[in-house]
Amino acid sequence: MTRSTEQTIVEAAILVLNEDYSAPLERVAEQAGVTRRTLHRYFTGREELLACCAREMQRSCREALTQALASSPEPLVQLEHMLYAGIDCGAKYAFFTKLHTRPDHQHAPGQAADCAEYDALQARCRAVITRLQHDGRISAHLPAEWVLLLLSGVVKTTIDARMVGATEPHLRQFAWFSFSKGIGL
Amino acid sequence: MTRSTEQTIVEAAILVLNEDYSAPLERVAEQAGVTRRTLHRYFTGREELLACCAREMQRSCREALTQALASSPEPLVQLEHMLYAGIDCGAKYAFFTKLHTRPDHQHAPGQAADCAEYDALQARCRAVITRLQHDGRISAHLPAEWVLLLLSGVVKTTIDARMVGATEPHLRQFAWFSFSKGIGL
DNA sequence: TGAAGATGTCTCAAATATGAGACATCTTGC
DNA sequence: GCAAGATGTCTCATATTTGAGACATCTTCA
Repeated sequence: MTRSTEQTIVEAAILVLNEDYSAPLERVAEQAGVTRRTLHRYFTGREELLACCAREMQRSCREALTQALASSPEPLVQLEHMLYAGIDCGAKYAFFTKLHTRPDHQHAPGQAADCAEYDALQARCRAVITRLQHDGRISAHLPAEWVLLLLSGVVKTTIDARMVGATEPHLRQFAWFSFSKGIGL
Repeated sequence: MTRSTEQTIVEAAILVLNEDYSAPLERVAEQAGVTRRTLHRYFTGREELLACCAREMQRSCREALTQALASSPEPLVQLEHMLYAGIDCGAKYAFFTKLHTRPDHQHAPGQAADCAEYDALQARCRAVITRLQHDGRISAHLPAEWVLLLLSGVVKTTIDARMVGATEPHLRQFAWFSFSKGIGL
């Protein structure tokens, strides 16, 4: 199962490097339940590992978001599912947005496409929000930027709550309650 | 101005290490506008620097929270000022809570007191929340834990928004709007 | 069973991070 | 202008991290 080990390492890397970006790769291998030597067999170095993480996060977030948007023509339902999509992606979502909002985020050659897709995903989210605002369903005095950031914030809060040990089915309800009310629904 | 340089380094360390916990100290020195050599004159190593950061974050958060609670006998006003206190502390608040909620957070000798104070501050916040819930001012179906986490989350969101470049006076209004509605006010 | 593929162990060289000594230089208050 | 204190520069030794070769072991499937 070559594919599985590589995938395990990438998942581990996303978890660890999201918490501690410069953590030694030993820590990633540990989290993956693998030797550092094995990690290096799959990834030449941190750069390559990070690139694979970026691709995986992008793939996962794109898929989850696409499903959320396809779940209903009703933007309010779409918004709710967007929130759940972020929660389900967990660290992948958190790390993905973190990487693309860092102040030192430089567009290295080959990463430009990634950034373009990030922007595209962001745009699709914004469209849902502005439409709701236009229809007067949610508060229009909040900038769409703030609503997007709040969405991320509530997702991260939900992840935190899960780590502290909160019961799962209620978490989504709390998250949607707080987010929807928080944007003036 | 011996005091000032030390303080500058600590502030820089809080900013940098909050973003990237294992970042090389060179990065901290850079942020402080100082040489690595100078940093090492004030702090023997990462441990000591982190301990000073912890003390500074604790001091700053304690002071801000205390002022917030003293601002009014009305718990709703206290809550609003608690939010603003977190926003004003910025990275100090974010890093402070991060350090004390990490899963690998072990109580080294000498840090037990810090954790006790963190718990004490947390308890004071929780008291305000439970009182509001008891009085039926905010939604009682949300656990106080969730409300506390949401408070942190909105503070972090506000910090993110500020970094992206949002206009300051509105930010607080957005933050309080989203947080207060989000807890069912 | 046994050959192929995957992983662990041991080892090592290179790169990077850390901590500090020695001394020059740069403020600052007198 | 100068003495004291603070900081920068250059340098070095040590520690940690990184990347990979060589080989043993372990799994698995025909």
